[in-house]
Amino acid sequence: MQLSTFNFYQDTLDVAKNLLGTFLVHETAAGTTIGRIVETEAYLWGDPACHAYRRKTPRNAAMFGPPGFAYVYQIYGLHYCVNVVTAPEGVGEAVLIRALEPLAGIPLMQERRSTTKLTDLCKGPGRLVQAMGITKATNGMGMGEPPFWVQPATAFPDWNQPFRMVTTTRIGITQGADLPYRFYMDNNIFVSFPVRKQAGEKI
DNA sequence: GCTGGGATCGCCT
DNA sequence: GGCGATCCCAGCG
Repeated sequence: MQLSTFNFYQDTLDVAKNLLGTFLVHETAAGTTIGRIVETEAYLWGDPACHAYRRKTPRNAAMFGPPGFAYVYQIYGLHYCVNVVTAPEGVGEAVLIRALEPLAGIPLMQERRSTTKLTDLCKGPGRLVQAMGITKATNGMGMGEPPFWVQPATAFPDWNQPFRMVTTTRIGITQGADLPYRFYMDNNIFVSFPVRKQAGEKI
C-alpha cells in the first residue's frame, strides 16, 4: 500500500474540504480498519470554539504542533474525538473528523462498537473513534504513515466515488455557532446531522 | 478551591 | 426528543 501523500500544509479550511473523500486507515494488533471521510469541521486560530483559543494546556498541546498530527481529546467525560492538526507549529488549528463511511475491517468495527448496524459504526466523532480503535494514546501521533494515516482519495479507485460538498455551521457549539466551517458529502447516509443551516442560508 | 459548561452517545419514553 | 454519564479546565473569588 502506498504511503500517504496528503498535503497537510494547506489553509485549515482547505484541509477540512480536501479531507472529504480521503481514507482514514488504522493498523492495530486486532486488525486494520479503513473509513472514507464524509464529514469534517474546521477550528481556526482566533475562533472562540477552538480548543486552542485561550492558551496552550496539557490537553490541547498537540494542536500547537506541526500539521499532520492527531489531536485526540475527551468530551463530556466519556467520549473521544479525533482531529487532524493543521497550521504551522505554534498556531493551534485543527480539523475535526466527524464521520466515516466504513470500508474495511467492518467486523472489527462491529465488535468494537457492539453493533452490526453499518450506519451506527462511524456516524459521529465519538463513534468513529471507537470503531477505528483510536484512544487517548493516539493523541500526538503522526497521520502520514502507518499505523495511522490519511490516504488520498485516489488510493482506492473502487471506493473513490464523486460527491457534492455541502457547507454548514458546526454541530454542538455555542461560541462561533454561525461560522460555516462544517463540510460534508451531500446525500451520504453516514453523515451525522444531514440537515443544518447551510452557508448563506437565512433561518 | 469550587463551580459550571462542553466539538457526544445511548437508552428511555 | 430528553436526559444522564462524568473528565478537563476556565473563570471567579
